[in-house]
Amino acid sequence: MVEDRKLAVLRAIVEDYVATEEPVGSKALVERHGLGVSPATVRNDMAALEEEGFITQPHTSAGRVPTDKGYRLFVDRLTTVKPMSAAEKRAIATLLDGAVDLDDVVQRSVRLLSQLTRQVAVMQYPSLSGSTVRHVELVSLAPNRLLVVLILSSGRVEQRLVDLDAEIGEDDLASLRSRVSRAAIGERIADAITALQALTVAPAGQRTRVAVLPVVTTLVEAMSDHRSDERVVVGGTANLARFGDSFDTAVRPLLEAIEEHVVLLKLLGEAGSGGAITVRIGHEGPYQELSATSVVATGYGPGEQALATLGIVGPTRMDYPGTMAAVRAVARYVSRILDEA
Amino acid sequence: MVEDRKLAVLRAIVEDYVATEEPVGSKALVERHGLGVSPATVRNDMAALEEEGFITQPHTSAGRVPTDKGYRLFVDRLTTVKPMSAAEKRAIATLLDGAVDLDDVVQRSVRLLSQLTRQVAVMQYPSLSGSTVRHVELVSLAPNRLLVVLILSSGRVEQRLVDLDAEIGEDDLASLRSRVSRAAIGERIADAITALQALTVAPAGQRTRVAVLPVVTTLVEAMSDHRSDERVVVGGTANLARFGDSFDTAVRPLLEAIEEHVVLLKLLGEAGSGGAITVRIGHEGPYQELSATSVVATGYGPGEQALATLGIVGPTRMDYPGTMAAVRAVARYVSRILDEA
DNA sequence: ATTGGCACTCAGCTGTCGGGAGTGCCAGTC
DNA sequence: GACTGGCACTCCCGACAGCTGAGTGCCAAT
Repeated sequence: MVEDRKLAVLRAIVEDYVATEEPVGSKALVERHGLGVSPATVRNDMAALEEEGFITQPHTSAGRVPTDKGYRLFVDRLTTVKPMSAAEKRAIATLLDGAVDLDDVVQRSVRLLSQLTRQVAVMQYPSLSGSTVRHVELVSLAPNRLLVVLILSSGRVEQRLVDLDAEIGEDDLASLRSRVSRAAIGERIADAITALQALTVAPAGQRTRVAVLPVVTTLVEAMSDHRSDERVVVGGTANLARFGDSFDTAVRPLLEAIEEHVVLLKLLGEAGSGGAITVRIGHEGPYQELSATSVVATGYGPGEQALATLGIVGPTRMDYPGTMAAVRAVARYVSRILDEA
Repeated sequence: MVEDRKLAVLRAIVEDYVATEEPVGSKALVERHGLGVSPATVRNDMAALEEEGFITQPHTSAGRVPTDKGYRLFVDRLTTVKPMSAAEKRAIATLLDGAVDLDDVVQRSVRLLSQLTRQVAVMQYPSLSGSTVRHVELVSLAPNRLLVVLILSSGRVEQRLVDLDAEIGEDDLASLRSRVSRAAIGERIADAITALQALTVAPAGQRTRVAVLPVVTTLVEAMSDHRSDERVVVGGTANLARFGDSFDTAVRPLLEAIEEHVVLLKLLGEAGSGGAITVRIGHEGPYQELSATSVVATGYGPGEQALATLGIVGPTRMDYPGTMAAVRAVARYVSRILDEA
């Protein structure tokens, strides 16, 4: 069938171009792939593909190069995400299992992802909003000074110091502690915030009153603190060195984006939940300056819910199937680890 | 005096080369600086300077370029660190004063430093080893599970979970808490470790025994944890884009170094204490691959002691006086903030 | 010690030219 | 109607040559 072959040609062009970095011509194409037709035939197909906007030639008498639209079609219809090899899976598992805390998990994941894909890896910290409160602790450091510790299901631990206007005794502290715990533990962040705020208006023992407001305020602040939501870790910038050729179009804007974590977050976009992998190719992304780069990302988090996003950023010319596989694999393992913790 | 003029010529060459990025010739030199002699004379001096190894020419019939040795002489003898302007000082102060916690201080400092110098800024977290223990807290999360919190004078807070083999009551916990506090609080890390370890051999109440060992082990681990010592924050990588020309000699190796925090730490080197600023030029550094880059660094920390190091990494061709001034200024303000906290 | 003059060197730009890869089109074949 | 071989055409790219200008080293004169 003609249509089928045209797609095969597109696939071949993408694969060859990704591998060689050079515009690929009709002759090389029939040689390297067993297309079973002559170069002339392929040329006709190529002309049609170009007509439809899937490929272009940088200049007359050069080979063809996929356009963003071409990559898009390739990713959507011509790609089966190839599973990772058993050895790779084992490597991922052992590396990530060695992590000691959340920070470490994130660090290792980013490093791993960047090594697997040989691209710049980006990972958002598990966001607060989707997770639940696992534990709240109030510790008296001094008669009028408390340490508030908040442990979330995402593994995140936040601690804040609270200065009180008056002193508070151990007994009152214990009572406050239990009331706060009862209100918040097990709840999702949003619900916990409402429940906690209710405490401030409910009638309270005279003695604990002095502590309720500041403690609740601090907790709510810690819970809704968007600074942690925005925390992003980047790794594998050294991989930028690999495409030193397209320095101005690819490397420079990416370097600038990496500095601005807000930009990175926007780039990662909304987490595709349920194992879906988002691929944004070139101009499809939100930033014009980054029209030479693609993003491959997916959501992750404990229990199938996508608490946050991780992925990679790289040139549009990249090995999409392999990259998608790596991103998916890492996201899965990280999610599993967060599950266990 | 002839020697004096030779030095003036060297200074002029360095300044011009830093400004223009181009080899500087005798004619341009006498024009741009009021040397009051003819180009021919300058040429003689240049020949002498080249003889002595302070400058070199990339090829015959090109202007001169300073060598590492030339920069060295320039930094050692021809530079007075120019103080920052009042406006700059104010900007630094206000920006850093807005920081809410240690993480934030570090983040802001790095960003600030990279903006001031337009180089890649590197900052080591205040190291544990020099600081003292401010507070230790043991929190019971479950009958056989503790949260250990360690607060250091550097502002750093470490928390660890400890699982016990048996349950421990509130009373026993309180007693353990006070014993641990007595041993550690106010001590420098090294001393605290010894004191804590003494607790494990001292006779202890039967009941607390089950908790002493794991708690002390965890604390000691947290204190001597080299991972935190090695924590390094990098900012301003976007500035690498500015020297896109020397991509292979400067940008690529630096990108690789930035990935390896251990390498960065070694690069920063020992903190020059007491306000001294360390300048490592090109090959003087520990890594051959980074022979095209210089490091300007200094120690910082509360109360004049150099707990950690901060500085910048950039091409050997950089504005040393300005950079040194910025590094010194930021280090001072950060130290002051740590003092207050 | 300094200077003006002069011959020399060489990077870098410009223009020219041939080779080669790749294309588009057309006429012929199955 | 789909495929193919042939052919003329386009245009990038590297090599080569010539020129220019900045910069140098050296020397004789002051």
